[in-house]
Formats: sequence, C-alpha cells, structure tokens
Amino acid sequence: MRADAQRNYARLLAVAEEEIALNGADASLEQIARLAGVGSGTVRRHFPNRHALLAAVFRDRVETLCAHARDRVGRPDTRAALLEWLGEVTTSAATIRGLAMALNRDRSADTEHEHCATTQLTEAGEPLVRQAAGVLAPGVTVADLLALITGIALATEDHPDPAGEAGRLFALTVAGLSPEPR
Amino acid sequence: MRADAQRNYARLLAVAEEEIALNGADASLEQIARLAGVGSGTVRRHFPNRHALLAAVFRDRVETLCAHARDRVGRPDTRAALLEWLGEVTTSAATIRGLAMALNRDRSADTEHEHCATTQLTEAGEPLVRQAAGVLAPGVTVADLLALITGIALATEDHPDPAGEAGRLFALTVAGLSPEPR
DNA sequence: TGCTAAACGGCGGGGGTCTCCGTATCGTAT
DNA sequence: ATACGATACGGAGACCCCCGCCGTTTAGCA
Repeated sequence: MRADAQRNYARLLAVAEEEIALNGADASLEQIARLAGVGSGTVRRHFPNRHALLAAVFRDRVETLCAHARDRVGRPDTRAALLEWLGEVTTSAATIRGLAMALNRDRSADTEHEHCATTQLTEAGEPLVRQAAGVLAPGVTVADLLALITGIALATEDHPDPAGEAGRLFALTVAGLSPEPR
Repeated sequence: MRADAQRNYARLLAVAEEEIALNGADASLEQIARLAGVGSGTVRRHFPNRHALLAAVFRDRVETLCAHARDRVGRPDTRAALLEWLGEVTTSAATIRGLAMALNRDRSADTEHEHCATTQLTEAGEPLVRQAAGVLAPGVTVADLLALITGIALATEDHPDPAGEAGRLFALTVAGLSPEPR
C-alpha cells in the first residue's frame, strides 16, 4: 500500500468515526470525503460501500469486545461472566452512535460476510453462552442475545441517557418482565 | 376538503401503504407520487413530512391495537390480558413493514407530538400495565414494554419469519433470559 | 533520474427531498 | 347557467447524495 494511500485511509477512518458519532450510520460519505480533504472517489476506493466503512470504523471496538469475551471463558461463575460481557456489549452498542445500526444491518446482509462484526461477536460469545447454558432459559442462543441487545440499543438511540436506559432494559429482560408465577 | 383533494388523499394513502409494505419506512415519496399519478407537490401538501405520511398510513392499525387494549381492561386474569395484548402489538410491529421504524422514530421526535402512535399506544396500554403491576417486575412501565417490542421488531425485520422470531424473543424477555437462581 | 503502476480527484448520470409558483379545477353565490 | 374566488394541482428548480468512470498526478523502484 502506497504511503499516500495509507495517509488517506487513516484520515478517512478518523473523520468517518467523528462523523458517524455525530450523525449515525447514515452519515454522508460525500461529507466525510470533504472533511477529510479528499475526492469522493478516494472514499469509494478504500471503502467500496457503506458497510465496509462501518466495519472498518468499528473494527477495533468489536475486536476488543471479542477479546473480553474470550478473557471470561473458563471463569467458574459462568452466569456472571456471561452477563458482564453482555452488559459491556449493551453499553457499547448504546453509546457508540451507529454501532447498533451497523450490527443490525450486517445481520440481515444477504451475502454471508464471513467476518462481519455480528459473526465475530457471535463466535466470541458462543463459548460463554455454552458454559452458562445451565442457568439460561432453554433455547436461548448467542444470536438471540445479540439480537435483543441491538434491538434495545436501537430503541434507546435517542434517549437522553442511552447507555443507562439500555442497561436497565437489558437487566429487565435478563430477570424477566413477568416471570411465570409459580 | 375539495372532492379532488379527497380522491388524491385516498389514492396516496393506498399507494403509500403498498409501497411502505414493500420498501419499508424509507420508501421514496417521489415514487409514491408517481404510482399515484400525482405530482410530488401534492404528496407534500397532504403530508408535509414523512412522519405525517407514516402516521396516516398506520393510524387505523394503531387505533385497532388501542381498542384491543381497552377491551382487555378489567379482565380478571390481568397477566394474560396484558401479555396477550403485548403479543398482538409484537406481531403487528414485526409483520407490518415500516411500523416498527415509525414507532421508533416518533419516540425520539423532538417535538412532543401530542397524538403520535407511540403516545396513543402508551396511553391505551397503561391501564393494562397498572392492573397487572403485581405480576410485573418492579419498575416496568408501558413505555419500557413498547420500547422493547419495537426494538425486537427492528432487530427481526429481515428475518425469514419476522413475526415468529419476534414472538419468540418477546416470550424470552417475559420469562427472563436468565432468571435469578434462588 | 526516469518510468510505470497505483492512487487521486472530480465529472456526469440517476435519484431523492423540499420549496415555490403559475395554472387548472372545484364549489358556490348570483 | 355562469362567473368568480378559493383551493388544489403539477412540475420546475435548487440542493444533496450515491455510484461508476476516466484522465491526470505521484510515489517508489530500477
């Protein structure tokens, strides 16, 4: 990769991060190009489509989350290990503007992106779920948990305190809105 | 309202419903105008913004849901009454393309639309929640329940079987993903 | 110091939103 | 039956965005 290409790539990534934090996942690519001081063609060369840009912007964050999942595998308190991780994912999804929408979109992407963020998170979280299977409602999968979290994050996106609200709602779903009285 | 205006309004509403069912809440207003055989100005006159169009398209459905909530008030089995209604809302939100997004958007609309769909549903569902308060987790509000439902609907929008998946996820949150072991 | 392949910028086409205004039409008052 | 004012219509124009393409510049190697 040529030096100028590297520079532009880095600049674009930085600008895109700000712009997405400001305007969400639908931020204008044109505007990002303008702010980065490059032509719109350059954006498109580095990131063929919006999905690619989102993936690049959130890559580090997602990988950190995956790493934290792996760190927690093997802990004796399997339930706490899982719930702590899910809480972290919830906070990230609710706090980082655009992330929830990005996750939601690549869930429904037609082509199987082998390494899209959702897939990564699913694979990283799977062991945590498996080892906590005993304390989970029967039939619950990692995919379910991530779907619920992204849903909650989407629904709280414009709340004054997204992370707080999202955390509260997720806690409710963990405990049950109305557990079967018996 | 002049006769031609009424005709166009009705045509637009019908076309918009189809188009939104097909392409979601972001359907092109221009395209709707074209299909209805009217100028784009006419669309904009009847519905000043996208929110107004969505509200009009979903009004009947939302009112039906509200009516069903009222029908269930006073039933002795308060828990079932509430859960049945929430199930109906979930199915609607997950089945009717664009509805979940519309609900989610008017939740975050800055100006307090006195009678936006979410407000209506909240008011209609409130009595059901109050009378079932005893069997609900403490602190749960109608707004919470509706937020969770729209979140779930958003997250399952592109699933092969949205209603089924949404229903399943909602059932999970009702029962609890991992009820406190005691 | 040349040279070539890679990277760049921006143009043009297609489409969308929103505003505005000249024109056609409806409904009524005469 | 007709004339007239209010109302609704349609589409042009300004602006923005996405996307593909191509002539030009430039980095990095020989």
